[in-house]
Amino acid sequence: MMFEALRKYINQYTSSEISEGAFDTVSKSFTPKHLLKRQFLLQAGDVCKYTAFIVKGAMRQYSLVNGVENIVYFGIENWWMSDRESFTMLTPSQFNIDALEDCDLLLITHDKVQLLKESVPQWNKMAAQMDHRHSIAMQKRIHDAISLTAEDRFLNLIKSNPEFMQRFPQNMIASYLGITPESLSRIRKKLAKK
Amino acid sequence: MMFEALRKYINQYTSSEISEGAFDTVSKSFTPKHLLKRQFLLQAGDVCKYTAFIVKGAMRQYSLVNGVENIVYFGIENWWMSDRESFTMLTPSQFNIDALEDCDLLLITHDKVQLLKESVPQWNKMAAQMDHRHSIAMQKRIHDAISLTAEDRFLNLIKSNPEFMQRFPQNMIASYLGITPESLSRIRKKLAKK
DNA sequence: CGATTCTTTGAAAACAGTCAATCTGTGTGG
DNA sequence: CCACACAGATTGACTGTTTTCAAAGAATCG
Repeated sequence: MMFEALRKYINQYTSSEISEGAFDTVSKSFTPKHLLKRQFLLQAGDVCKYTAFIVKGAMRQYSLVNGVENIVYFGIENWWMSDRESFTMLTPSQFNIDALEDCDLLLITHDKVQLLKESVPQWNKMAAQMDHRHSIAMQKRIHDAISLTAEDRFLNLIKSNPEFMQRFPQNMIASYLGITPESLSRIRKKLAKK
Repeated sequence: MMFEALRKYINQYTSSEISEGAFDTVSKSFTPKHLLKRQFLLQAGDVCKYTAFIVKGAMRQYSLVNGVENIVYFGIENWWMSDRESFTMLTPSQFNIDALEDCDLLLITHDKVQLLKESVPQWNKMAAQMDHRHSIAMQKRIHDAISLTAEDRFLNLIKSNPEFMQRFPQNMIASYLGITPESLSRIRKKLAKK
């Protein structure tokens, strides 16, 4: 069942199991949503009204700069998807978020997130840890981006997220790495020779 | 006085002014520290024991990969400096943090941060907002890194942090942008022609 | 099967990196 | 106060990597 994935997720981040009552409050704050492949959760210019918890499926967040897609983020099961800036500031987003596979999602608005932070301590703790982990992960990616060659960034990605290789087409992996699909194809060719 | 900068900072992030008692608890958790230019707050291999609030001065966080410095982060007045990963996980850091100018800092340990989160609601709120803002800023930088040319990244930096230009030498700006000092010099030359 | 999308390959051009030399400005010690 | 050393910035020539554009091969899906 959809909400069980969320319960498991929350329990991972807190020392003690969340109580039935608290979890009830949490789950009431979410709306289930099914997205078909290629459907959008967010389109550039709109405000990101929802943060999605991915129960099943895969998504991406990307900008479109004169015809070129730049993927900043992939999401799979048990990950959160949203444009944090737009979601919290209620400003129009420059990003698109769409489904790369059919998805089962749980959606929550910013208001509800705030309410849960105040009323469910375990949620508050989890949310803080999430932000914290997210910013650590982002910092790693920045370091990779400025200090490693495209080849090393690719090798790092294989190590850290091998599942991405099976799941996403190469042109999207290339976009995520900040290179062209042609370059990635050549890097793979070169690596295969070893 | 050193702590006044911190009080101002906290009040910026909370709707109501922090009480004297609460601020007392906060300020007791910090240790003032003066760092001379070129002195280290953190050296690679060590655990990042402190997060520093910069009252005065400027710092940088960088890795050293076979002789090349890669600056991931600059800090100036009213910014926080620390390797978040090492600081929270208590793992050895791969980064160095040193002073680019003589600095007045306020240092706090991870234990104290946790205590303040539990005992001072305003601190807790501020800390959560800080993390949140930080991860938004990091996401922007990733987007820049993967989707913009070096020239556009440089122009963006001038817009978002013009003070960096006056304050830091060009070779460090180059490192922050992920290019060589020579490349940045040529980019500047090209831009000057317009 | 045909259509579409994804990947690979090739050749040329644009871009960024390396190495070495020169130039500029700053600060220190004689 | 000058001369010198030093760090940072610029320039040139060269090399290497990545992009671009175009075309040809796979793979996938209806």
